[in-house]
Amino acid sequence: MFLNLIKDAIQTLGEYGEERFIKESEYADLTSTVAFKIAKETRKSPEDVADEILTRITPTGYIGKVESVNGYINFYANYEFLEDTIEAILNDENYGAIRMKGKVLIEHTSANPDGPLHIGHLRNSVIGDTLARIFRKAGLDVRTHYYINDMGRQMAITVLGIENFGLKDKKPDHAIAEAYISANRLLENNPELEKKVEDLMLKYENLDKETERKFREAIEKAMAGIRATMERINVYHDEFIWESDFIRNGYVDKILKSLESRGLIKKNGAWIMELEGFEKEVVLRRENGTSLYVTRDLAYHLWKSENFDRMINVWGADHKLYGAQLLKILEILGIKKPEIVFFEFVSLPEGKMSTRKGKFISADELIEKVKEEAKKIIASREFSAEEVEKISEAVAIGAIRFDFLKVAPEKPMVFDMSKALDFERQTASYIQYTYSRACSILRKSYEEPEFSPELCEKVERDLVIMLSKLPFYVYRVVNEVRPNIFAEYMLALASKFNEFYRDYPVLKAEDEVRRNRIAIVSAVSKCLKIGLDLMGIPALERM
RNA sequence: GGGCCCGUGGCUCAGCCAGGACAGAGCGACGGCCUUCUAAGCCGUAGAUCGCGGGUUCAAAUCCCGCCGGGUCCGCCA
Repeated sequence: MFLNLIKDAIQTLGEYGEERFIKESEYADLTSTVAFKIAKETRKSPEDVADEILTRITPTGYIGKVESVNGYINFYANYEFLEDTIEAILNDENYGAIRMKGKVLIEHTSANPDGPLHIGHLRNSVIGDTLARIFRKAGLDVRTHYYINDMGRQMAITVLGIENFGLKDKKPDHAIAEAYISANRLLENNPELEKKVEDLMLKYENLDKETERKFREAIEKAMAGIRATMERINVYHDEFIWESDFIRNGYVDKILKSLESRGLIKKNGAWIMELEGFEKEVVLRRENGTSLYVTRDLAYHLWKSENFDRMINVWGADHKLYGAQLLKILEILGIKKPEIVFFEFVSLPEGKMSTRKGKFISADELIEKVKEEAKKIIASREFSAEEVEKISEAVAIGAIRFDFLKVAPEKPMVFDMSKALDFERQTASYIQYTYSRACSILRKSYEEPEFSPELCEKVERDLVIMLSKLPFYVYRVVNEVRPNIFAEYMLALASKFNEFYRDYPVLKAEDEVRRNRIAIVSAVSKCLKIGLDLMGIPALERM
């Protein structure tokens, strides 16, 4: 809806209707700063230019009023816009959707299967999964991938660990982590075992059956645990792609063949590439003839590019250099490049996390702790044991997802358990609670909603305008690939509703005012629900 | 050493890419609001040289240059 308002503002401005000058504003529904630019060119004051422009334009479409203030040209939506917004929300099951087309591949999480997901991986999962949800809402044909690094040194070490220490009887990913950590310690004290690790890696790349079986077993175990954790926080993947698949399916060979004709250097059988703008050269094939991570990743991206219009990778910022090299090589090979969303590290107050050293907070542990805390808060309320369980789980999942989602990806985060356990404002529970409040009103009303824009108070009008922005924010996330702006929007919406809730009684209002407010509450509750879904956060009708 | 990212009230963050209306929230502090739709809420007060120094501009938290502090990367590892 809001997108239409923008369109109409541009239309209204006619020759001055450049989209880049149209902005959201706290003073109006929309504003244009075009007068400032023209003022600069014509050496007049922005106020005069804006006044001048105002005399030449007539509001069209949803634009009801245009004003010139301090050089800004402010737009206000008319009643029809408010009416159509509420109608769209109440009648369209898929409100928020915009009709975008295309096939999009989103690869995220892709943690090494050498242990459980920790809170750093969670940031990746939440960003990736939320992007997937919002991209789908935008109408795009989305597939999500988890790329399993099954050929790494860490897998060989894990297998070594299982052979030496077996697996404990606990959640499989945690059992795998223990074997992996023990094996690392073993390796530190017995460097001669290094050869064994190399041997395992070589055998695996050469598709040795027995080695494959061992790797596969370890990986399946780790992945079963990882998948259980992801499922619990509503993170889903359409496919799990194994790195080694690209050796078997010939894509690695394709890449190597394609590279041959493009200025590679060969030294003793090793294939090396010098990239302009990069200090170090990149090796794509070892002297012993085996491939490297980057070779297989190139193969994976070749495959992606053949099947998708847009590719998005959610990667930790430690992969930035690697990512730049990968993009450069893809460019040289003439292969369509992915967009990479880098997110900065989540560290602990005592420093960097490390699966290898067993220094991490697992996602499972975090979920349990947050859930216990949520239970304490609802202990005083009248809920059945079953409801307590359901509500605390939903609140915990929401709190965790939202905590990671709301922070811009490029911000480094230092994880603070006491803050994670705090359910004050600016959290998912605030939005969940707001939704429950709206539901509570609707449960007690038996009247048909009937929206009347002329009866709206300022807060009510503001609310409707905010609701109209839901599809706009879907659009923005798809374009900017920044899911945190959506979290911000939802918080603002919830806040506005709570303001309304305090000052404007619904059930006690008279006739058409009541019906009008019921319409607004219905629309708000629906949008909150849609928004929570898009963030993968459970919506609770009671809490 | 070089590349990249971050640095906004006591704390956590938004705003920066596409420069413009008094730098916005939340936590914490202080003071109010439940015989009224769920107080996990709402309202108010105090609190900011937007890391520092230059520059561009009518206008800079936002763009450019230099510096400082923190993080991260720089393997024939993945």
